[in-house]
Amino acid sequence: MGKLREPLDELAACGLPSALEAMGERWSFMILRAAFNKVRHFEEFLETLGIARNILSNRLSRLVDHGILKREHCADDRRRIEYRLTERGHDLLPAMLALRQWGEKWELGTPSNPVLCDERDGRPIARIAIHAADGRVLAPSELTWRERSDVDAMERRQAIAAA
Amino acid sequence: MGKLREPLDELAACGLPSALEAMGERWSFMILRAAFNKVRHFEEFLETLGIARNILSNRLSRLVDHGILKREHCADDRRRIEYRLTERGHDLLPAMLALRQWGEKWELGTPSNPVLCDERDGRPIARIAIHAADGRVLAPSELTWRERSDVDAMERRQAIAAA
DNA sequence: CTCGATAGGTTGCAAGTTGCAACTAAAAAC
DNA sequence: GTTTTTAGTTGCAACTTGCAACCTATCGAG
Repeated sequence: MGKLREPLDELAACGLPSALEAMGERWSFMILRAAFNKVRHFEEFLETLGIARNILSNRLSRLVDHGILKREHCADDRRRIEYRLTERGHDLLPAMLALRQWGEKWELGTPSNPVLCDERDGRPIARIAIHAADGRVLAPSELTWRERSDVDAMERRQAIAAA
Repeated sequence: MGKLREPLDELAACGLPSALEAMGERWSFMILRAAFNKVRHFEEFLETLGIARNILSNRLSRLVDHGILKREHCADDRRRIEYRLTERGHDLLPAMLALRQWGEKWELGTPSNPVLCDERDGRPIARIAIHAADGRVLAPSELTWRERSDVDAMERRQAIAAA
């Protein structure tokens, strides 16, 4: 994997710290996982996860603040609040699956249950991997870090050449 | 996305908690990111990340304990210790990229620097996505959770039919 | 319309974790 | 052998976590 040692001030402009701002707390991924499993209500999260009430309350608010979950009062019973994944929240699925698959492979040693499958043929999804623009799966040795400005310049040149 | 509400006792057998055991701390992903950026030494992590010494010490030990980093004394200067990614550690790259891409898309609004590229053509990698066994990218609506026992039974039936 | 149960919190307090600064130990450089 | 560099450890204050008890709004039964 390529050259390039990133300068210090660039660290701040990385998407990872921003993502961790929202999801870096220890319970956040477990709450998200439950949400993907169609857990919707406070007491239900509480029971499923075995988390403390105050922490759950705090984390749910945080996830709502970051737009990952939305809070909705049920029409039929206004005591009940539904927490549902937003589009932003749904978009965290690949990250969660990649983490889960890593845990299965390296810590658990066995695929866990249930399995996320392709609706069309019922077969389990492929492992989350790194793909090239053309769809090839890339091994670590086929990867290189480049400056965005260089990449942009290259793409502009190619666009002109193609025209 | 499919039916199926997972029973309580299955939660423990999920790869996600195991992965979070290793990577759930707030600094762990940032340390990993630095390691992918070829940061190797204690003082270097310290400076790059702006983390406290004791926390860094603790987290590095933790990552070593979980087999994500390995600790090696330099041959030429035996004060120096090199922290390097193991295979296990390298295998966390998809999870880290997925998280980073999410942060770029939803929190930052702009791709960050540097960009991970395909060595062959220099173009940026594709977004981390969920793929079917045959390689198609799957949208959330094309996904369904299934019991592993059902999936296994189906695959056995198909293997027999194909023979 | 009151009563008990239910849903989703908040508060108080003990224990654990984080972060800063100062100190240490071991190897290298001079 | 004194000083510097590297990779820690220790002490202490501030913040976070987790448990149990309490609070508030709504529901449903009588």
